[in-house]
Amino acid sequence: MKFTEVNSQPDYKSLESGVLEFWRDHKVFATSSQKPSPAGEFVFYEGPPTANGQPAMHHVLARAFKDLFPRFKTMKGFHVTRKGGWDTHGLPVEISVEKKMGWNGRNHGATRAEMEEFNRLCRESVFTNIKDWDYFTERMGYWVDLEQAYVTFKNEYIESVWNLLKRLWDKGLVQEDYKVVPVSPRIGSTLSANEIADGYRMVNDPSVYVRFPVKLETTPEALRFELERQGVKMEDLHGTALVIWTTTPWTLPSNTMAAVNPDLEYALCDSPMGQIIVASGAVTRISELQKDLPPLTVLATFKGALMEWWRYEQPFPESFKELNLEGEKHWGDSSTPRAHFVALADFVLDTDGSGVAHEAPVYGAEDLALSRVYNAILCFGTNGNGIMQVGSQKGKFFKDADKELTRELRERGLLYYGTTYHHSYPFHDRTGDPILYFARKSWFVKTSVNRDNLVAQNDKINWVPSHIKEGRFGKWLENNVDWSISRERYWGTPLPFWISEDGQDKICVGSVKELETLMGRTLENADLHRPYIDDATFVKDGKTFTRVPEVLDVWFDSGAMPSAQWHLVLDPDGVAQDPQALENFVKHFPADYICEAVDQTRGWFYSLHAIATLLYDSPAFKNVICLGHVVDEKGAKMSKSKGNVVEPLPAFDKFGADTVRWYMFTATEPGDVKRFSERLLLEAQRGFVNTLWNVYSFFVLYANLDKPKLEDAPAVAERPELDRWLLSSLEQLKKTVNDALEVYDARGAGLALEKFVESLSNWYVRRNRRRFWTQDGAVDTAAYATLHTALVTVAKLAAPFTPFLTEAIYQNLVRGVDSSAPESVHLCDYPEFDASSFDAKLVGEMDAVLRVVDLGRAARGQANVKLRQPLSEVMVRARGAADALALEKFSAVIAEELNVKAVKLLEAGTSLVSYSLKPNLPTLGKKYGKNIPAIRAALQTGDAAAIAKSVQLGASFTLETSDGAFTLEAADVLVDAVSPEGYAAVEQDGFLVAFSTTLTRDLVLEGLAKDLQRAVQQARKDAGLEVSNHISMRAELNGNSLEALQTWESTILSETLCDALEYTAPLATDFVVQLEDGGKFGIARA
RNA sequence: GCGCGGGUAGCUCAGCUGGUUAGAGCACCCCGCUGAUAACGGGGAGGUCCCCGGUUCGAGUCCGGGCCCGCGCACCA
Repeated sequence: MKFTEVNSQPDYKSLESGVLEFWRDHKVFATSSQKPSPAGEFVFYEGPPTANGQPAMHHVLARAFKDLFPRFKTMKGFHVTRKGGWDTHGLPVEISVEKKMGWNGRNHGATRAEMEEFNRLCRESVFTNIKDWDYFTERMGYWVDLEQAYVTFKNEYIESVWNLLKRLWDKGLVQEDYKVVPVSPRIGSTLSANEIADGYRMVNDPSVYVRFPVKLETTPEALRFELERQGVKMEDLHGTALVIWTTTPWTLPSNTMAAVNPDLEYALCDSPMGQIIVASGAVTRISELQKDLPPLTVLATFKGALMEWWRYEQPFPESFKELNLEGEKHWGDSSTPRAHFVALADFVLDTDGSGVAHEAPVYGAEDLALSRVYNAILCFGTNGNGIMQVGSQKGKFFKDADKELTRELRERGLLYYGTTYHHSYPFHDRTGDPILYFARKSWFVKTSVNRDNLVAQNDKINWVPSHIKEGRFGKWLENNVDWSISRERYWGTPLPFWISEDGQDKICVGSVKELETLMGRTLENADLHRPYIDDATFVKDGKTFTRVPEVLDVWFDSGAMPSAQWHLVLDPDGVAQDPQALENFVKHFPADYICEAVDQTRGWFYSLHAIATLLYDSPAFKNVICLGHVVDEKGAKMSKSKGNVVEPLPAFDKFGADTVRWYMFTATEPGDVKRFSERLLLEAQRGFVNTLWNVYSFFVLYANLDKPKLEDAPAVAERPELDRWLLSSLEQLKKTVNDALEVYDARGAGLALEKFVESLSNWYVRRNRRRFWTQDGAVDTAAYATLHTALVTVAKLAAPFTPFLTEAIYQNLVRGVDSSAPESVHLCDYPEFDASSFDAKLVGEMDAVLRVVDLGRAARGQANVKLRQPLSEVMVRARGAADALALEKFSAVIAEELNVKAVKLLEAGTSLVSYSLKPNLPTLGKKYGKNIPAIRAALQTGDAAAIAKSVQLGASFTLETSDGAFTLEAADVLVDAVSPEGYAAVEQDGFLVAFSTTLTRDLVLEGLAKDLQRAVQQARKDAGLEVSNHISMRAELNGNSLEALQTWESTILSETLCDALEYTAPLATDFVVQLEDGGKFGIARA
């Protein structure tokens, strides 16, 4: 049996490229998805990235987690369909093409030819970086089927999306309504939120307080009653006005309501301009506007709620006449829209302005929502390009109308006070125009009527981290508003809505076949994108139908993937056009597992969830890992301008993709922000990857020398305790890792693996080193077999985490000697816990041994007695009887590890040990709460030795305290052994380890012999000898050193593979070492 | 403004339902060990557990208030 030699310092780049080549040549990924899957299907959805950009570190994070669980489940006997996907529509693509075409933010009013060119370029640019993505995907070891990937711009995908919309439409869940959107006025185009995010600037705007005179004859009864109760007579009131505050006088012609907060207190005041009504909280502020005039006098106060429906005179009533919006006429009919009355709204505050808000619903989202509640008229004082449509300023740009309108207000006696206001306002950075918030017709999916079900379906989902469920995602669902799905753009799934020329009839088309039937001809192979689809018109019932111009929100595209990735299309009768597609869909819905970063809560996570809830009354996924963002070492966002970006590919080459993956899994909890730097990667590499590799290379190095016959190894029960301990620990590891991965706890599993590998390397291998270099005599096959088992098992357990490293280990250790084994580690069964191989007692015992060895080393360190100096005995006091037995059993191990001749267990009462007593708070605190201080004091002053004795016997005893006598159980007291005088001793948690530091002459000689032996070993290394080379030696020593060598000659010779020793001066050809005491020796290869 | 998460050693992070002297890794210093390991072991130094108040025998942990950081949502009349 011969293993391929392994370099102890691996070159991860070439190692990983070798593994990739192996996977390619042997089609391992494909094989893994064809192997038997007794456990059934594990459903995974790939959240589609946009290939338009470059792969970055946050993609590594997401893909590491996306890869982990499918690999795990595959090894657990599941089949996992790992269909790739690409998100190809949307802003990133459009913006890059806009730049290319020099459109500079314009995406409205393109000619048909321009649109054709635009979409052609979009289609081309989508996969600009596809080669980088393909390489990146393979390089990091992400197994996903890119050949069968779904692509959102393909006709088949679009058709499936249409089909979903049609099914929502048929349920009455699609409707057209107004929506307030940010518009760049001159080009009339709708902007997305991130297009205006950077456009905020501080500007001076007008700040005007305007009188809205109320119609006293419409005063609500309750308010009239309240005023009279406070001594205000209605007949004394004349010209009373609400005072509103606005920074946008140009919206006043569009005013339809005045809003007050129902819970705030309002005040009727005498002012220099007659009686006014403002919020009580605003009275002082408004008085101070005009310091030279007398302050406001409050006549009466009342809740805002009392003013509901109070009517007032609009400052620019002519705008209503011009637009034929005679809201007054229908006042008595609550079913027709009305205007110019007081509405109640929680969002109105009294911290700014007057506490009365002027409402022009077409220019504000909240205002529009309020107008729906009150069924108020919509008055469009401007058009969508911000040009005034009414009044004296007709034809002017909205921002330019402020000054004149303010002057008119003053002339009409309606301006209470005017000044300017310094605040931030968004501008479109491409045109420099101020943003216009404007109500446009938009298409909605009525998600809000299903709000309760959205919440109920979410309840079935397991979120990692769990707080997202009730927090970010749950709150978002509870506050759900209708989903606006239309976008005024070109490159997207066209909305499949056709409208008749008179606007009366609307048809949603659910498939290409349906459209062809309506048109009475085939579409051939037409592209379903604009502008071609806009040509598709048809006549029905004598009316011509044309498509609405908008395209679909890209999030709907990605949320449609459960059915669209299979090109599922149902006919109106509910029958699938392709039964295979239906079968695929049913088999893969809902997902068992998805994973993306936290920004997808309102993106993909939501769109999947909303569509699944509305159409299938089911969640779309059962488990989801919601990842935190990747930032730099200091917690700052990575950005090119800061120069703190860690690029994935160079990091893969420098540290290995496995190291990067390992870091992603174990550095922090997945939901936390992930700090990232080369320094942190190096830590991850040293902590796990290198350690595992070093144990592996150690094994291969010696196995190739000893050539053990692993199949002849003794049965586990016959192997030494340390072997059985390691195998039991391994069993425990299997359980921990399996349990953690079953609940999607990647970090818990990873940390357990790391801890095991650490103890494998620094305890098992170190303890057993000499078992691996038996010369001449029998090869210790038990040791080799045990280490082999441990390495192979760890390789399998870690395979989903670090697929390259583990593959390399597996190929050499398993496939190298057993060609009947599965071809790849990734085709193996995942190791499962086997209770019959697990010895919990042994694991516990070894814990005690490890503790004592640690303490012993600490004691030697404190007494400054180096470990190479043998000592006669170590005295140990165990924490309890079980531990004492364990220490006795492993006394040889302890003796060797601590370099002592004997281990002596100390009994209670030994003069070497005194005791200190402490209350065991978790048990005692519950029983005697308030008496703890008294008990603590009594324990300190009581007879420690006697109490320690009862505790050791497990007996209860009575303790006299200042609070009286208490009966304490043995478990209520913690007994610590205190370091005795004159010994090197260390004590912790009930364990005590002490050395007598007295040295006999024999011990001194033995110590010197060890020093010599060590010097020879170092000389061998310095002389460049192989570990298996034999040597001859000439020593010219004096005094103690000479005696030590003579006394320990045979040991030293055999330890250093020295065949011949002469007590003479070294030869000229020898490798010579000069000792501190004046002696010297020389060695040469035998 | 609201919501979610976070604030523990120089750095990256653990600290379960309150409980003994608050831990680990990295980095630093000293000592040791090394016939696999650019490793490893021991010790040292390094902490106002963000701040204030409360509950409790006892608070890093629970409660109230505040500050700071990240993310999200809203608003900016």
